[in-house]
Amino acid sequence: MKKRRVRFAPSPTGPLHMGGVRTALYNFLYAHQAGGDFILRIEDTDSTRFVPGAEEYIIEALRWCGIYPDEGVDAEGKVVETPSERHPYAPYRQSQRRGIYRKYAEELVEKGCAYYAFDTAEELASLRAAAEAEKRTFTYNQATRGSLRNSLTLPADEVARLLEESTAWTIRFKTPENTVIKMDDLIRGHIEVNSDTLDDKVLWKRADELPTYHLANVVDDHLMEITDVIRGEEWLPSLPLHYLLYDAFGWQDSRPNFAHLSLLLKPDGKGKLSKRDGDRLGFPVFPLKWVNAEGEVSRGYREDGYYPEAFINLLAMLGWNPGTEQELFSLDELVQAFSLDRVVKSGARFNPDKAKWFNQEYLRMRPTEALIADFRALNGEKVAAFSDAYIGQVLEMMKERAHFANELWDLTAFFFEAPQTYDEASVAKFWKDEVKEIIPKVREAVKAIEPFDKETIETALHDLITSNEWPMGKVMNTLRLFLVGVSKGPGIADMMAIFGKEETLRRIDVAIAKLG
RNA sequence: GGUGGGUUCGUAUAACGGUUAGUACUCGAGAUUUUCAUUCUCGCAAUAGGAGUUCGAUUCUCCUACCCACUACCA
Repeated sequence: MKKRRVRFAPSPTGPLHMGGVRTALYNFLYAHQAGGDFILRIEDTDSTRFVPGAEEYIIEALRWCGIYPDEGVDAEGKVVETPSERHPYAPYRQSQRRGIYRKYAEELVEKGCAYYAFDTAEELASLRAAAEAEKRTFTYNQATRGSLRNSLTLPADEVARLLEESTAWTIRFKTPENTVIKMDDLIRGHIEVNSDTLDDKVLWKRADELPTYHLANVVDDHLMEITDVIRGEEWLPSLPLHYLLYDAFGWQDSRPNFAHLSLLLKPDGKGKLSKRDGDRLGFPVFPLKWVNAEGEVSRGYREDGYYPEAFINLLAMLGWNPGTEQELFSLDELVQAFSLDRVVKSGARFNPDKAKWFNQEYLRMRPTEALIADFRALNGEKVAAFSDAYIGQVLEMMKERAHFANELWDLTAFFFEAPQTYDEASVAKFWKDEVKEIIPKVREAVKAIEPFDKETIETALHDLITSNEWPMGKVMNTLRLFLVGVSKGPGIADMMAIFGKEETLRRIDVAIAKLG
C-alpha cells in the first residue's frame, strides 16, 4: 500500500491561530498513525499579504507543540529550498515554486478548461458594485463570461496582442455547465453540488506571475503526491472546484482524500473564535506571543504558562473524542488513538475553564525534578539559595493548588521568605489575651520536640493542647498566622517540618515581638 | 440574496433504531480538615420545533427555525 503523505499548508499572513494548530495536529496524527509522513508547506502566493515573521512563527509554534514535520522543514526549522533525500519535493515554499505553475494553467487553457481574462480589477469592482445596487451578486461564470473581455469573446489577434502588451490579465477556470459534482469527505460523507452555482475562479495572475490558492494547492498536492488533505471548513465551498481541477488535469485517479474540519467557535455568543475574544475573556488564542507591526501584543499559550503537552491535548479534544472516557493523552497516545471518523462535524466552542483544567492535570503529573526546574526558571534569585530537596518538598505539597507553574510562587512564597505582615482580620480573630499567654508555652514545647519531623510535631502539638485543655482552633490558627502571615496553607506540622526548628522558632519570636 | 455545512445538559462530548440519555469541565450541597486547597459523596442541567418511516426514533427522511462558512486577481 502507498505510504500516506499528509500536508499542513498554512499561509504566512499572520500568527498561526489555535484553530490552525489543531488542523496541523490532526494532520500530524493522521499521517503518523498510518506510518506516513507529515509535510509542512508554506502557501505564500499572495504577495500583498506577506507578514514578516509569520512563517518563522508558524514553524516555531509547531515545534513548541512537538509537531515536527517529516518533510518540508529541516531540523533547524527552516523551509528547505532545494531537493534532498529527506526533502525530495523541495522547495516547500510556494513563492519559490512560482516557475512551475504557469505551464499548468496554460495546459488547462489548451485543453479548453480555462481561458484568458482581460477584465481589470476596476472593471470587475464596478460590475460588482452595480450588481449590489440592484441587490444582486455579480458572478464571473457561465452566464456572464460571454459578455466579458476574455479569450472566449475576443478575436484571436486581439487576445494575442493583449497577452503580449498587458500585464493585467489572468487565467480563469472555465467551469463546466450544469454538471453535478459528486464529492466525498472523510468527515462529512457524500456531498453533491451543481457546477452552475460555482464561479470561474482565477487560477493564475500575470501581474505577479503567481497562481492563486486553488491552482497552487492542487498542483502542489499532485506534485508532492499528497494522499490526504485535512483542512478547515472554510475550504469546503471550494472543494467542487478542486475536484473539477483534478478532472481537468486528468489526475482524478491520484486525487487525495479530503476531510474538512469544523471551526473553533468563541466561548460565548455567536461566531468563530477570534483574537478579540481572547482579549475580552482573558485567554490566549495563539500558541505563542505575537507582536504585530503596530506593536499590538497578543498573548500566547506558551507565555501564559501552558505546557505544550496540555495545549495539544486540549486542542485534540476540541472536535475529536476517543470513544472512551479517557481525556488525557500524550502525543504518542493521540497518534495511536486518533481517527477521522471520530471527528465531530459541528463547530466546537472553546471553553477556557476546561483548558485550564488540562494544564492543571499536566502540572500534577509533572515529575518533581521538572517542576523544580520550572520553578527555578520562573523565580531565579528569590529561590537560588534553596536546595532542590527543599524546593521539591515545598512543590510536592503545594502543586495541587495550582493550574500553572507561574502560580506556584504566590502559593509558596512563605516557604522562602518569612512573613513581613500579618493578615489583620486573622490577628483580630485569634490574637486574644488568652492565646497570648499560651503561645510562649507552645513555643517552649516546640523547642523540645525531637526529632523535628511531621508526625512527631503533630502528636506533640496535639497532646500539648488537649492535655492543657487549650482552644485547639485558636492556638493552631495563631501558629499558622505566625508562620505564614495569613489564615491559609498546608498543615501546621507539615510546614514546621519543612521550615526546620530554628526557622519555626524564629518566626514565632518575630511575630510575638511585632504584635506584642 | 445564493450555495454548502451544522444543531444532545451552560461548555466539550457519548449513546452508530430499544439506556432511568452516560462522562468531563463549570456551578451548588455535604463529608473530611486547626485554616485554605486537595480528596470523597451527592446534586443541578440536554436530544431546536414540526411532520413522516417504524412495534419503537437522539439516531433514518422531509419541512421550518437558528448558527456557521463561502460567495476576491485572499488564503
